[in-house]
Amino acid sequence: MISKKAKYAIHALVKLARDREKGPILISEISKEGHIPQKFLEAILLDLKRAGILNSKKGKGGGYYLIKKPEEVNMADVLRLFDGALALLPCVTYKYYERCEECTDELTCGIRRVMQQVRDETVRILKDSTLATVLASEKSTYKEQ
Amino acid sequence: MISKKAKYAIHALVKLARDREKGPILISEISKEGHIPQKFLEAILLDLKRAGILNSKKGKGGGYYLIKKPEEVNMADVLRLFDGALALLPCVTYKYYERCEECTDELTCGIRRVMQQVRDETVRILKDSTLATVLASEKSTYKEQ
DNA sequence: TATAAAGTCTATCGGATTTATAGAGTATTA
DNA sequence: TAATACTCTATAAATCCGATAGACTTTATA
Repeated sequence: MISKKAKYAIHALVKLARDREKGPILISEISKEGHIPQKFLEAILLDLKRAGILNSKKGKGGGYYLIKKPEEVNMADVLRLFDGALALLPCVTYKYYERCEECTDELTCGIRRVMQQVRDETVRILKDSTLATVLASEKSTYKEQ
Repeated sequence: MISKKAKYAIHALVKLARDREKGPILISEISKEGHIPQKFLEAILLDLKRAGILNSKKGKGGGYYLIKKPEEVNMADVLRLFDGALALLPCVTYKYYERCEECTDELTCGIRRVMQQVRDETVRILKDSTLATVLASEKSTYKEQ
């Protein structure tokens, strides 16, 4: 399961992508529409700003807006930003790699191989799915489930 | 990431499958070999016993042993037993289903669709991978990575 | 039948993480 | 220059995780 933080982040991003023609969007609006606690959301948006995905404008008429193209923001990056590694085991990540004490030989470890597969597929799907594809898929109501 | 509990469980199961001809295996042996805290491991093995995967024998010459066939114990079931749902969001699980407040229409929610895909692939891989396949893959040293 | 071996059960613990809130402070712009 | 809106720091409650302690029960076998 992903954290609420990550989930809120994705929902906020999708909204910002959807409304990106409208100029800066108020935190309070995102918060209300998405039922996301406002103060919590503030911290999340700041993180996304630091990550170079959003920017904000202060003062009257201010708010947050997307600075990356929707097709450039993929789910893998967002999830990693908030929840760290996507893999199920530390020994199949590169950024958070850690050897497993329990396993004698990593090269032949059967458990690791399975988890490696899961990670590869997960990353593939999440990389392919961007704000653009998510928005597009919202529009087509009848979908191959 | 999966919990240590789940990771320990899998390692213990793989060992029990590997040594299943030797009769009951001592908790202390599994603990030592896998560098798993013994008391913690006891609780894990009890859970696996309650789940009908292992059985135990008390007294001298006792220990734990597999009662399911290695090809019947798959990773999806084990992970679910210890960590709950495999999905990344509550709205794409059936056993732990929970509606997302943030989303207006679940049927058209683009985020949900992505997470659904990830879940389907993850479950597919984990279901296909059993103690038997893990053991088999350990034996073949040179592997398509 | 005593006793040692081995699993079972209950309780508890500290620490980390997660989720969330409060409030003061700062920058911006109409 | 006031209203608006973002930023920062602190904190707190709740939950979860990993681990340990210790008393208890069952069983094999000498």
